Amino acid sequence: MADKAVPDIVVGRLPIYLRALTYLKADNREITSSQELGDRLGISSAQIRKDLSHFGEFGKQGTGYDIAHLERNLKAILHVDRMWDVVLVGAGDLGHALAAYRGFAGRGFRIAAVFDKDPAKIGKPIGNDLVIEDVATLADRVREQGWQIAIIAVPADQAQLVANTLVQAGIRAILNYAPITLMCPSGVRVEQIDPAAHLQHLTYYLG
Amino acid sequence: MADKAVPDIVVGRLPIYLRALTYLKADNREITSSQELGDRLGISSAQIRKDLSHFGEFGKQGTGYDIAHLERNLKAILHVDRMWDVVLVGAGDLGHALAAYRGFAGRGFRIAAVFDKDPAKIGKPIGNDLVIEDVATLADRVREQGWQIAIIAVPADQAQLVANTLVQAGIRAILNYAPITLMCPSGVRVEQIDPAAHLQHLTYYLG
DNA sequence: ACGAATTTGTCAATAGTTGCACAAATCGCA
DNA sequence: TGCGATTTGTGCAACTATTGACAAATTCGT
Repeated sequence: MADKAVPDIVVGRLPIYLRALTYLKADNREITSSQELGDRLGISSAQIRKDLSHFGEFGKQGTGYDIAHLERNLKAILHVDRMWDVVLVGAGDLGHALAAYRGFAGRGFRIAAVFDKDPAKIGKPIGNDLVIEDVATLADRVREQGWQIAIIAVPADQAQLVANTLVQAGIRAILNYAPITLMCPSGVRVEQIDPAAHLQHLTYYLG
Repeated sequence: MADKAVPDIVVGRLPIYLRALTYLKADNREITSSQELGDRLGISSAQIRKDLSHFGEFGKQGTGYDIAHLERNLKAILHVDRMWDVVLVGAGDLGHALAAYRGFAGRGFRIAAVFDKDPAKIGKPIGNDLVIEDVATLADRVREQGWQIAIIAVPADQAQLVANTLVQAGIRAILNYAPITLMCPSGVRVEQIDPAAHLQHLTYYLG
């Protein structure tokens, strides 16, 4: 049963499956099952089988899934069987943390450039081998390099402006850390990370 | 129509509504409508009305919602009509960024303490008026202070261990930045933030 | 070689979520 | 005052997602 339009909620779980497979492989495991994956992820085995079945048949009855094989397939499905350049806007504390984060490389991403508007920061080194660039040059650089993915890590009151610039310059996917809902044209996908919102979700359940 | 067991997906949207209301209030607006909120958040007005209706009747037909009134009610529903102490474990780049983050205070949270296991970091200042403490003392400090919420910002291979310690010490809600699915007993709620997973979700849609 | 034990992929059933549409309430203005 | 324009809260219908159950395929031990 291959693709007719996979639900977004299913797509959102694939990176979690991929992550789990990578850990299993690092543990020198070769075979796993929907049961084992589900137990590790707190998801029912039926859901995992159903999710994967949207993309093909990856398992073997009686045996389970070949970890390396399924990992390779999930990477291809998510298009992370290649390296993506990501442009980071905002070189505050969060921007510095993201620029230095070691977790992106193994999962298909490389911070290609960092921009900020603070003249005191422009020209300063950041991360491992980057230099903070002037946000005034952002649009030109995005166009020139053909970057398609951006991370926004600027204050909330500047996020929409930055997003507009990025979209205008051709960015097609944005990971937004500013605590504001970005308005972007369809065709540009946005994912939002807001730690305070997550914490508030949690406190609902704390009497 | 007040509570019988509100769907978790509805609870997850409340912080977004609250965030939007706070911006409207900062803009000196007094009244809004489900239509306006929906337009700003990319959500249908019907969904906003239905979500809110789980908790009571906050609007006025023909007029809309009093922003300050609804904001107050949402804060009470989410239990952020008070300040919560949050314990942060991990003082790497991300830990430093979270300790310094100015966005928590206005939304009900205060980083109360930061722990790390690196002897070179213990005793060093972090954030505005905190000092990094030894993770060996984490359990005792959590019990002694009665902290209920924790943020985990340690490497993946130590996250489960830290989580176990926290749960043992009485923590009931965890925001986990480590790229691994934590196994916690029911009664402990976990939210996960994994930037690389979000980026992979996005790249699925980039041919 | 055979039977018991696994495990997949999928169909059908259940459960959950969203959107439509409208009565009822309110407002603003002539 | 009275009428048209708004806007809520909700019943219902449409849609989406999850789970249960099982035939078919495979493995493993005897």
